[in-house]
Amino acid sequence: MGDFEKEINSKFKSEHQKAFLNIKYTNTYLSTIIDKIFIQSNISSQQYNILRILKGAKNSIKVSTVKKIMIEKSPNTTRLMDKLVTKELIIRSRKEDDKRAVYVEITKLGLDLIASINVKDDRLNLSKITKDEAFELNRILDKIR
Amino acid sequence: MGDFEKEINSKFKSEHQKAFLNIKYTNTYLSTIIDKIFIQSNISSQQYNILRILKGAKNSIKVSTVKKIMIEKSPNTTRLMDKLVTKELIIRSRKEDDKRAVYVEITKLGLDLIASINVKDDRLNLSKITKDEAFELNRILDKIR
DNA sequence: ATGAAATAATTACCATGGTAAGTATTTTCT
DNA sequence: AGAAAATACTTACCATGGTAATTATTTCAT
Repeated sequence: MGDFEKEINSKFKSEHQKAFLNIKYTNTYLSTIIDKIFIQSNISSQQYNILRILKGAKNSIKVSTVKKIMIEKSPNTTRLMDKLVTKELIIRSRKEDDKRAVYVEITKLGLDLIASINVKDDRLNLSKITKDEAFELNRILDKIR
Repeated sequence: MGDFEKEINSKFKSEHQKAFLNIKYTNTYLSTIIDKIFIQSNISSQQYNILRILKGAKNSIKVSTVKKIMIEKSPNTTRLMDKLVTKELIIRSRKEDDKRAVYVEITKLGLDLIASINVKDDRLNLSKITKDEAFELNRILDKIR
């Protein structure tokens, strides 16, 4: 927080330029909070995302499906899953329909871990802004991209 | 762009949650654009930041001063400067006043490189949103942190 | 039917950045 | 004055994630 103010002091040329840096710093700020929440569970937020997707899927689904939902590059998806397999939170398998594809499924241990993480954590919900502000923020960010 | 819409389709629980991811994706989107601009100059945006700070400083300044302005961790500042020294874009030196401190200064080559980069690039200026929107965006992001 | 192209996942390699430990110097405290 | 703490920077080590190349299988086109 204070950190960003320091940077602000070096006077911005415009609101646009300030916004540009503001997005960056807010992202870093939020990531730091998220990481702190997950580090206790011995799992990264990315790994948690995969578990959540697999929980939602019920049955085993293709790695490529998970990859698409996460908007992750393939090599990283593989690596994240390597870690989850090592921790026995997911299992990999193949099917006859397409022998290139790898299917993944969450284990009982994985489901238990998800349940143990309190995602209702206020910090995850940007609780400091109102619903209207969240809506307006989304509208503007959508416009940027 | 389209990528984010895909993710959106997996219906958000709330505007707040959408905003959380939206900040992340917008940051990635902007970083990708920035990186493309700098890759042509054989320099990273972080390295560019250092050069810009040193250009503004005129005389040589302490590494710690640069570090504070950039809000970077010390080891990374050192490494970024290692690269700039190798490319002969900055020079390091010591003074008698405090032998622990390292001073850095931009070279003629460094100044030339800065001049060659067209920072007026519209993409850097979030040109798709109005000034009012940039202002509102800043207000909301400031509230989150 | 079969060689070429596409797809799915992985592996190899590299760049970046973080934490902790290490070195050198300066400041502080008694 | 001199030991202890603080400061400035660097080095060592590690984790993450990106691109390009690789392997295996499937689809496409003629």
